[in-house]
Amino acid sequence: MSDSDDDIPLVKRLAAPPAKSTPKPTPKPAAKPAAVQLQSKPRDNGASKKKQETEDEDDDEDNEESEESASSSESDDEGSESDVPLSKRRKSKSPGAASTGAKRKRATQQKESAKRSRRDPSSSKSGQLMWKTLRHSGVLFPPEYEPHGVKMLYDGKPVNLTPEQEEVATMFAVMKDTDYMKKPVFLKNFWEGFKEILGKNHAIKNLDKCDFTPIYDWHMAQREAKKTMTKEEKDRIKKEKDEKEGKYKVAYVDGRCEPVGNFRVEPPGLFRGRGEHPKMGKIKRRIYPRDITINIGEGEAIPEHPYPGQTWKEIKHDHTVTWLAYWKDTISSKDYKYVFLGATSTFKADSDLAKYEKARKLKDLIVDVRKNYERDWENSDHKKRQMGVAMYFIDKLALRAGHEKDDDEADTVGCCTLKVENVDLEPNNKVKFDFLGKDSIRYENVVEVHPTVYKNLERFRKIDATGKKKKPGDQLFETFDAQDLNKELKNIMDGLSVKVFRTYNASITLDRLLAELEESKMGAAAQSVDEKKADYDSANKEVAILCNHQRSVPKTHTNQMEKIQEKLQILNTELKELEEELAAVQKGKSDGKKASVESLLSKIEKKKQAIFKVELQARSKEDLKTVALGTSKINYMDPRITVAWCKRNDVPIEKIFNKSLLGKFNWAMDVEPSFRF
DNA sequence: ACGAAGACTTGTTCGGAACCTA
DNA sequence: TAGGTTCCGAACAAGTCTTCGT
Repeated sequence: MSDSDDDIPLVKRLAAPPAKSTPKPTPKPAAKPAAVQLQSKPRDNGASKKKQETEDEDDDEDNEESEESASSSESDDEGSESDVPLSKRRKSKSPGAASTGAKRKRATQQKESAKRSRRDPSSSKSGQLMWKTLRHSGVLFPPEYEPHGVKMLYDGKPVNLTPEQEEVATMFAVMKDTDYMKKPVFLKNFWEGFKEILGKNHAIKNLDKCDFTPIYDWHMAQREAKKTMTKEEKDRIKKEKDEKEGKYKVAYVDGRCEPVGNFRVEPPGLFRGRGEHPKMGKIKRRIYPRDITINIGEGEAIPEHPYPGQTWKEIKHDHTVTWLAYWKDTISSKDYKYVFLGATSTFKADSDLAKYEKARKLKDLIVDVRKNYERDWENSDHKKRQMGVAMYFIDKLALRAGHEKDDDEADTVGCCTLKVENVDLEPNNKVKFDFLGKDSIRYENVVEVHPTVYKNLERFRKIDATGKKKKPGDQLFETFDAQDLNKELKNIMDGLSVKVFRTYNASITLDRLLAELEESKMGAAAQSVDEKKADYDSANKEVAILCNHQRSVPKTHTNQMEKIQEKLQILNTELKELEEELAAVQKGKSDGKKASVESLLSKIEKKKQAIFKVELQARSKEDLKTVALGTSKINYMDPRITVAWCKRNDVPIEKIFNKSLLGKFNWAMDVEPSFRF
């Protein structure tokens, strides 16, 4: 096995960002082989250079603001330590003295994890303690429902509703112009819930005869009214809100002041599932203190709540977890809603770093990993062969693991749950994937695979391990599931799981593309910062495509494109006019109007540049209309790659990371410019 | 061994603020 | 200065993966 040709990395699917779940038989031009993809080298065995920088990259005295987000307004409780916060935790580094060669690398890694040690979720399986002291104010409840008294119509006539009934009717009414209104499942689920709230003998017997427009109109009017508020009013309201919320925004962990992520209890509403979710339209009922479990340090004040007579469901003092509160989801009894600390918190930063370090560890093993699964393609054991092929997809295409799902969830798949019908074979070892993945986002891709994989797939699609014939809806890989696969991965590397491959592939791709870009621009004319940013974005885009991060086409897209075209048209005619004018002046060799010629020329030049710019804008807008760059930036691309690149290329990091990203990635800011993933 | 519980990450969308531009 | 974009953060749904209980 292991023909060299298949450590060719990840296909780049430059072409073809597909539409969302709209099934459509696009005969997309297959993968665009494009220039890029050769060099399978820099990525693999990075054994060469790499980290000597780990040294400081890790002793980040990170931490961030949070101070100001802390309610400066209120002295949140005497808390003496409110001023202790931010500052170095994590004592100094271990003494340098790295040994030599491979050994040294090892050592560095260990040092890292040692430093991270406690309070790092991912390296802290099971009973690890995450905190010593924990203090916070609990959660903020949404306001109680205030009846508006607007009557909906039934059979053309106004009906009286109790506040509870009206509340639910209003939830529905305000969704008037969403697509949910066209979905039978949504309507059915809503009606069932509504019916129940109405009670047996209610005049309303049938959703079809309901007319919610009066409520809808009222709602829209409210919205308008809000818009026309004066500045002062708005400011006042905002101030009041901030005051009320201030104390919930921070928590104190081991004395440190840390931001809380989502301290608000979710308000009641209609469940908006993605894709064809069987539960869409169900009523998500109001959550009360009696539903909520609080996790807080022993001896700390128990958070208050505005419901006299009620108590929290439970008060816990669990030091092994990072959540502050949770409640059971009312839509799906097996789901939980948690209140966690924010993205800039120590908990999150630590685990973020750990995530990327794990992916880098995989990088050092990837050659062997590939050899292994390639070998498995020819294993006599059917299961081994299937696993080998699955691993190939996960590695090459960055697919998600794909766990089993219940019938009461949207029918989506990942690698391990692919069905026969999701994978079509085409000539020349081409495989066409077409399935709905997470969030029911469609994954559509045609990839050339290794011939052995192709052969295996032919069989996996036809018959199962026992030789029984398969149907289109059957599992492609019937011999194992995501858990089995992860178990296998544990044998290769501690903590390795399927998702690490996605992180690894995204990061290594960014790293490689940026390096290639830099190389290709060597000696070329200096680029402006904007041009460099465009380069970065193009690399970002490839990663996003690899991970299939899509977004729906903005509603105004077509409109805007038209506008741009118009603009372009105008610019072009203006250019033409200028050129004609120039020609005329030149021909008429008019009265020594030299100056005029010159100024015309410069005008023409300017016009051309303007046109170029608009064209570029148009192209990139069209290009990115279905690609979401943000997700990979936030979750997959090691920020140290970006920071180092910025340093090397004199691009201010603020050009690439917005404020919240800067906060989130504070831990990566002082990486060496030479950092490579 | 296996399914359910539990906890944490990843993902898209939405609404408001900031920013442009005519 | 209104009106439209773009940018961002909040919201919350939907994944992943480990642990727990039987």
